[in-house]
Amino acid sequence: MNRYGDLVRADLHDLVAERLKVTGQRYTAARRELVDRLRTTGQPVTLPDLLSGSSLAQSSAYRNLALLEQAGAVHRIVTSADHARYELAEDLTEHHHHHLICTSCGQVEDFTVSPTLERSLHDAVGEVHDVTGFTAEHHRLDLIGTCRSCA
Amino acid sequence: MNRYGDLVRADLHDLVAERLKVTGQRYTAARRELVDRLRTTGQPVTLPDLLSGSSLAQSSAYRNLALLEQAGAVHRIVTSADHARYELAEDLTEHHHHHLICTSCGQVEDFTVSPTLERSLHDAVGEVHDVTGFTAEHHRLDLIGTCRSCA
DNA sequence: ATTCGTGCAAATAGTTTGCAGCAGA
DNA sequence: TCTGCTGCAAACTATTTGCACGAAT
Repeated sequence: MNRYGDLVRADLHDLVAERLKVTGQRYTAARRELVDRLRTTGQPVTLPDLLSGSSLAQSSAYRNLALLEQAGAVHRIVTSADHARYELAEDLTEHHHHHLICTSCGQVEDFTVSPTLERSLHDAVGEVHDVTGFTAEHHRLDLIGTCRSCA
Repeated sequence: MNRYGDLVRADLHDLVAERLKVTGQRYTAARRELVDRLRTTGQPVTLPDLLSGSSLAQSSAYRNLALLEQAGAVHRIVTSADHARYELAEDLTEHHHHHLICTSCGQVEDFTVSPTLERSLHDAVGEVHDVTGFTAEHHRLDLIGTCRSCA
């Protein structure tokens, strides 16, 4: 059972369908497949990885992932590696997390920090707005380094 | 006076020259110009911005910035915007900071957080290694949202 | 019927690279 | 002089887009 195993299949699809509806999009079989694959993987994946063994066209995948991102169902992670990576939006997995980015192999792994630190981060976001006028929608904490396999 | 005004010109160049030497590279006029422009700007800039009004070839700029990054003198920031952005390595500016990334105009602005929060972040980095085997070289805290001008 | 999604192939664009001449140590 | 930097033009490649056909409502 993967890390998102506590999320019932039907619930996830319902949530995604709902969000797509808001942006005026259909929840097609291809999009369902992408969401299923993202859920099964449970970690940020590149598009080639996501499509391996699938008959979905690359262009459709890019288009659908972009739509899903606009609908707030998918999150796109850009690193200095060749490909961007995609994962389910964290409010769909009920799992707020951050990323460990390996500079050697490009892998991106999820991790969480203590509620206390998370709270401090949240507070910091508030302060920034007062000082700089910048309105933060969300924060991103990445650790850059070397993963266990590459060490 | 820009934010790095407390860094004497000669000092900066000496530091960069030293780091390039370690990686077996020369500190040429073109590279000096790039470093000067980065220091003057004081904020992460795209390559076109960095080169505006300069006669340096784009390819040379890309090459030199890559070398400077390998030497640890320059930091490259990748966002979902069209261009990557470059800034001086923070240990050259003696100014540890994070980024406010505007999703509307792509601008990247520097900001700092309280020493307490910074300390907590640092501690978290240590814990991650114990738990996941991931060796973090540094952390990155970005706030994603809308800047004052785009609000 | 009509709107929207899909696959294919072609275009786009930031970045990288090959190569020939030039400059610095 | 010899290594390596530079500019130019060409190559690369992840991603985007145009278009014609098929699917869903």
